[in-house]
Amino acid sequence: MGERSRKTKQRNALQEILERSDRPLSVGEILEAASRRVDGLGVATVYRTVGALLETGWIEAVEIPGEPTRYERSDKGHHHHFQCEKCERVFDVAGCLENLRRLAPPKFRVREHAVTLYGLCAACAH
Amino acid sequence: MGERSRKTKQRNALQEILERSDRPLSVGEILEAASRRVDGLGVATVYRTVGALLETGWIEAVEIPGEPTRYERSDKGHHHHFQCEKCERVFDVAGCLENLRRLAPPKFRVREHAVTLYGLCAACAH
DNA sequence: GCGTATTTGATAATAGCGTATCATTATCAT
DNA sequence: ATGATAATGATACGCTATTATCAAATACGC
Repeated sequence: MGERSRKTKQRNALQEILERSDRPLSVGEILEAASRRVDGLGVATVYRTVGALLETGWIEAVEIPGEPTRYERSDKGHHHHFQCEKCERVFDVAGCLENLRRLAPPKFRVREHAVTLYGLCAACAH
Repeated sequence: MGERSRKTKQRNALQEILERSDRPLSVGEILEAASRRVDGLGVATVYRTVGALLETGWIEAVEIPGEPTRYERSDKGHHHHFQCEKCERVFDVAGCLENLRRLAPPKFRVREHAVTLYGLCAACAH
């Protein structure tokens, strides 16, 4: 009856890929990378595993308008993102101007903020 | 044969609502507001008109992850947005920390940026 | 190695937003 | 006023990202 979680090669692969990536990955990217290690890997498994890892807080969602959600390890501290307009990959950008919250109108209570830069990544800038 | 554009009450209404709003509006919000002036107004008309106004550059799209696109007059100058986590409305926030682009890694070419603040608006902060 | 509960993968189903279709209505030059 | 034609509104359709389903495969305590 127990509902114990099992160790599988697909979970290992997904976890390792997320652990090692230095940028947030979409389900598609994760699937592609992991398929090279686990043959016949299905999307459903990626969604399921990502969902589980989200729940434990081991990864976090990175949302960009009009784009599929990306996921990255949640031990990276406060930072923001950059999306390349050519290759569409999303990168981390370190740091943040903390006085952003001051932009809000008076009486507004700011809880968090998101900054996304757009342009060309080092590789695509050519 | 000409393809001349005609003046209709629904277009007038939509245009006036967008003109007068001090915050970006979604198609749903526009429809709701305009329905009070034009009886039986349909969604298709809102989408069509918004599309046309976008093309002329009279309005611009405001995108927030996981949210339907909002639209606002494009004569407002550079600014950013705030979304209330309770009422879900989106507001403009004036100003911007221009050195945001400096956050990007070296070799990255930044073309534009988006800042979104989240929290409670004045009305909802209670 | 066995047995069973968990996991997987193919695919059907859903959800939300936006576009296409088309018969009806309304605008506007004449 | 009239007629050609653009605009409207109801609704069917499409697209993408994600979730549900379920039979087959796998993990793992014994």
